[in-house]
Amino acid sequence: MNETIRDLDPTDQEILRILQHDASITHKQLSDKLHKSIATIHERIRKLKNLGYILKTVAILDRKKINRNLIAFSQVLLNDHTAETLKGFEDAVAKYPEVMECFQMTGSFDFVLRVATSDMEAYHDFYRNKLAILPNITTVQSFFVLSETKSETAYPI
Amino acid sequence: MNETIRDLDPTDQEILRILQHDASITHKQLSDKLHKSIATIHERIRKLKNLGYILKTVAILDRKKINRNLIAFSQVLLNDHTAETLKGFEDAVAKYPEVMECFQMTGSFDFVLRVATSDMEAYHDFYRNKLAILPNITTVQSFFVLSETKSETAYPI
DNA sequence: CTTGAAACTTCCAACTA
DNA sequence: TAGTTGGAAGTTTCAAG
Repeated sequence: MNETIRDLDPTDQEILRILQHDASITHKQLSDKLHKSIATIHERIRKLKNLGYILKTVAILDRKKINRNLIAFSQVLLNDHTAETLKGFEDAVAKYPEVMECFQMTGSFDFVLRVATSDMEAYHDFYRNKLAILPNITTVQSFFVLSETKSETAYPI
Repeated sequence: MNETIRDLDPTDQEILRILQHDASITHKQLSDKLHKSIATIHERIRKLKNLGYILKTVAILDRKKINRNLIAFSQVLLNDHTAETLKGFEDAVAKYPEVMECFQMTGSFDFVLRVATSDMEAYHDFYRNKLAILPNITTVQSFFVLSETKSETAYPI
């Protein structure tokens, strides 16, 4: 990046705070809240996108309504840590639609997957036929979410 | 809910698919893609919101740009499982801005937290001064994310 | 589900401090 | 450089068919 590093001023911060919770707010509503002109808000948001602060705007769905009732965390241990093995595993799991997130971890296992399925049977199918059959896997331990008591996409700013 | 259960037709499904990846698309662009009128798209989206499929629309930020470089998973074991203890823990961690998510789990520990901080020092501070001091905690084990190889908010539909 | 039109929003150019 | 204004272009919203 050849860009001047520009710290975010309070207006930028407030815009990010608000858009993280509700990106469907209009520029006019923002301009009223922040006491700036609409054009200023427009320009600030354009900058925040161009500078890479805002990656995208997405709709958050109710997963239970679309039949993703079970969330599992799968802790995976591999039998070696060559670049090929790591890359092979990452690429393979990234292709599975059940896998929402994949993290390489420090500590006593190598990866954690967050897996969303309709129910335990579907998880079992994923586990047996998609995850456990991948090469170089030593162990997989599965943990299931009983309830989600906080679920936030917005970082405090 | 006293609502008729209405299965989503292919147009609704396609709208949800698209909005999960890019909610800033205009109704006109959607109407061109899906070969429906703008008013139809408008009405479909209104319904999907009213029926609770779409919970909200949010901006996704680059966490590294806003100084959340470290993601930790904290596995917590409590010394008892009375309603008071569980509720007390959930309420307490929900208030901490470092805690993005809190899950009650099946298995050998009670909760998993996903914690976002600027660095290891900030995590240590959170761990020592906010998490470990809560009542009824038996153990906390922390695991740190080395790299995020898949990160998806959109469920396949 | 569509059309059509009013109301509203976005976006840009010209300009100011 | 950051901000404003005004207006053209584009989008949303809704009543009627």
